[in-house]
Amino acid sequence: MDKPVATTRIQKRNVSIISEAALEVFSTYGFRGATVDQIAREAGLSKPNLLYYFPSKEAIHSHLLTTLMDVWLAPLRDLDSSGEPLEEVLAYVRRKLELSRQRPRESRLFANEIVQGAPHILELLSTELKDLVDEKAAVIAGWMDAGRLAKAHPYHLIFSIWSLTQHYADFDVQVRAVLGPKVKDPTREAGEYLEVLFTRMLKVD
Amino acid sequence: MDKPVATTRIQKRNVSIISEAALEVFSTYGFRGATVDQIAREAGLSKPNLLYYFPSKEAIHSHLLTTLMDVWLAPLRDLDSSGEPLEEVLAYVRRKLELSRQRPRESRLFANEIVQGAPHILELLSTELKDLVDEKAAVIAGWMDAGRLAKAHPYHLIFSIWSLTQHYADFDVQVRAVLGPKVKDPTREAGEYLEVLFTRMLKVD
DNA sequence: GCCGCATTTGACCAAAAGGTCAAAGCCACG
DNA sequence: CGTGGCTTTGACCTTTTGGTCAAATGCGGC
Repeated sequence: MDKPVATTRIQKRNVSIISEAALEVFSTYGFRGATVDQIAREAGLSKPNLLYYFPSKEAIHSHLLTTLMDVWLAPLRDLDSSGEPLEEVLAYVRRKLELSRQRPRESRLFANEIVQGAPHILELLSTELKDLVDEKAAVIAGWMDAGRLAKAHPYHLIFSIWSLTQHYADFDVQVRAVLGPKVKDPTREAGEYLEVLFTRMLKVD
Repeated sequence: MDKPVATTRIQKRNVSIISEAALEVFSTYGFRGATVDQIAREAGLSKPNLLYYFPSKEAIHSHLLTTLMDVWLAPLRDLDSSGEPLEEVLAYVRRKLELSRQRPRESRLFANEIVQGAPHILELLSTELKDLVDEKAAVIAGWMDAGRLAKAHPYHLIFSIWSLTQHYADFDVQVRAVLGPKVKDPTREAGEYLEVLFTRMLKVD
């Protein structure tokens, strides 16, 4: 389960190559559906070589999940309690949607994990994630109480931002199938739509 | 790939038992992560017995997916073009959320499938699903053009309804982890929140 | 209560999968 | 340029998995 402490140059390079390959494979097939051979092939290494750097399939997966949790949570961390409320929330939405566009594999990695009951990160969810959300939900509630943002359930507001933005990464094939081949960049349209949605939802008239 | 034509009483019963067990297992572990033994155990049948009713693991999965697609799409089908616009959309949201609460396994079955690129139902998505959405999006666009609903991108409006309602089934563990154990029924809160959200989004002042 | 068809199953098979190991190759440093 | 540790790998092992099969069992209609 332990992530290898990469010391030498070669170690750093290979751990990074493996992580990249594993992200590709895990995000596409889920933990159980991914195979070590597949990851090794994707990484251009032999299987025993890969297992020289990580003790097991679980270890790679777990390493990815914990490493990427920060990337995943960064947009919310950056929500600034001293900023202008509506603009802060909209900026959060934009950052999150941008992340969905630029790092859809990370989004799907977590989606796969959570849909299947989050067996490997349940702990993280109810500690690190919960703490962060508690904090930011309080900030948002404060804004609402001060009349600077229309009232709404702060936790569900955050859920709705996750849900709406990640949808475009996690369910990309469905979105594209429905929109048809003419729409080249669904997230552009999505950006406009979400801007409108959260403005109408939160603006105090 | 063919679903068995259940004729006798026993056949009907067993096909139904197997479908139920398969739904349980596939929705929890995804297609690749589920095993035939697991489904057989869940169904209380021996593996060869199970494979007497369905020719392969793929066949069970495919049978489930196509059978449940109708349940899945029913709420949208029921959107009535002759109804009162805002109330119709809100009723759709309610039906969809209710489905998430009552049939979360179906939601996760599709979530697993689509997150992983929808390898088994890509065809269905760009025909049956697309056709239905095209039709209903046109209805909604009509309402907006007539000034009976605030303007917004109709397709993305539908995506947002899917995304927000299914979130409570697909990411249930995350929602519960963040809300903490005191919240017994997240979808109740969610219902109130979504009512507010779509009202503010769509109401013409 | 017997026949024929539907149903069920234990035993089995081949392929895939996670992981191990000893030996070989390679690289940096004295 | 030789040695010691880091890196790589072919061969192998065990378990799991999807699927098969022949034989046994059960059931409904006559």
